[in-house]
Amino acid sequence: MELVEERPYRFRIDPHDGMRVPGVVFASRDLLSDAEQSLEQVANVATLPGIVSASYAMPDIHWGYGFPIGGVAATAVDAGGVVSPGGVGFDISCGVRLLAADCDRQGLRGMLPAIMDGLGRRIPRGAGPGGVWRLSGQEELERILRGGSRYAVEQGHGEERDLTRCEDGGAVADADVTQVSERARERGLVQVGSLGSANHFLEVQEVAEVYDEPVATAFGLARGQVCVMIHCGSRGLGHQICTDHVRLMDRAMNRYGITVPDRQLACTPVDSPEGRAYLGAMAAAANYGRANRQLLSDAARGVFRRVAGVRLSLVYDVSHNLAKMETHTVDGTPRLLCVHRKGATRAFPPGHPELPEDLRDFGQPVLIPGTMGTASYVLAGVPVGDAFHSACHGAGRTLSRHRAARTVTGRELRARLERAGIAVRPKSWRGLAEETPEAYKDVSAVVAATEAAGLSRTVARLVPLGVVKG
DNA sequence: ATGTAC
Repeated sequence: MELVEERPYRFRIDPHDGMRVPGVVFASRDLLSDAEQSLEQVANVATLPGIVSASYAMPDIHWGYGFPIGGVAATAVDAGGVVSPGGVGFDISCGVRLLAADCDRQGLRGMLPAIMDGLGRRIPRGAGPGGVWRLSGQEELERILRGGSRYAVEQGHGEERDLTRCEDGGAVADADVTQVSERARERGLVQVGSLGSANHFLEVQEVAEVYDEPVATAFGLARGQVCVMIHCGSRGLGHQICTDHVRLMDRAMNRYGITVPDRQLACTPVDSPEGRAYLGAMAAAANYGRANRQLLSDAARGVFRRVAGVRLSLVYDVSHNLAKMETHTVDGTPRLLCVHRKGATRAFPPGHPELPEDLRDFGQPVLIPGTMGTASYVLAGVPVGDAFHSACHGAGRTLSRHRAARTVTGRELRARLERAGIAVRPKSWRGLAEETPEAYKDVSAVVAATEAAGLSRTVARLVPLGVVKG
């Protein structure tokens, strides 16, 4: 794949083989050293009907189902633009939530082990069923699919600020529960309030460094402060919805005269029965994901309150696997776009009307979870931005799970982390080993590239004190 | 990511 360096941290793939727009990759050569397959995917995405501006990739790009993870693609609804489940990913509404404690590390004194033990007992994790919330039945599940974290808060599992500081106020209105299959519902019923496995986690962190004092203060963050970061998604429900609708679109594509270079790019027009069906089901999964993170927050709050008398306030909650209808100016004209962000975080600029009032002057918090045992970052959306106001979403995997697990055993890794002062409460040794830091790019380099490319500005760096893993 | 396969 030929990359033209337009300027530092911005590369272009010129249109070829049916690409309707160029590819644009924000990264350093170093970060792209093993990216040939995923760059191929960037080019494939550029062939989709209705795509505008470019097929974008963030610095943490790596290979994914159809679309690369770290990909951003927007299609114009009035130009037959398509929506593709592969552009969102299997874990619909996977995202990150950051809570700030009303104490610093010293304030916890010797209570961290007890907090970690409490979280270890209280936070459901790993594959399969099990969540903190036992639902009364399908009707209550539907209330979650429609109401997201708003419903969870109404039921007493949170506070008003949890909604104002959550993307979309905690819920989107366009969920269509009739497009969520029986199987997806069955899986979803028993997993509300659970982390899942793989790279999902709940971490107790400390703000190690503040790079932008005024913005950090507005976000509610200060050096030394204890935080809780939750990274998880919509579990089996989102996975099943993706599976169901990929199949439907794969069968329907012909009828719309759409051909794609890879079947995993299955798509139909946004403005088609299949497109609307997917977007309605996806919105339901988005609400489920927010409710999931809300209930885990509630559970973590209970542990912090009981063990240490500490309060946790929501800084922000943002998804990095979602397609959203947004209006953006393309070639001087405002257009309604379906913006796919897959492993990419929305990063609205200062002044954006959808930001909560107390954050509006500062830009949207962009939450970047790091690799286990390394740093995580908080960034902020910038006035100009790029890629429809998007940023990276994490470190980006480089080793397969299998290869990662061959480099270290879970027990060895836990001992290493504990020696570094990081408490670990794993569910499975194998799962822990698969998440070893060596399997990922350096999140600091990814964040530096994101800032240097002009996608966001760095606000704070957080380091783990304890990690709860699936 | 995922009851790590239809």
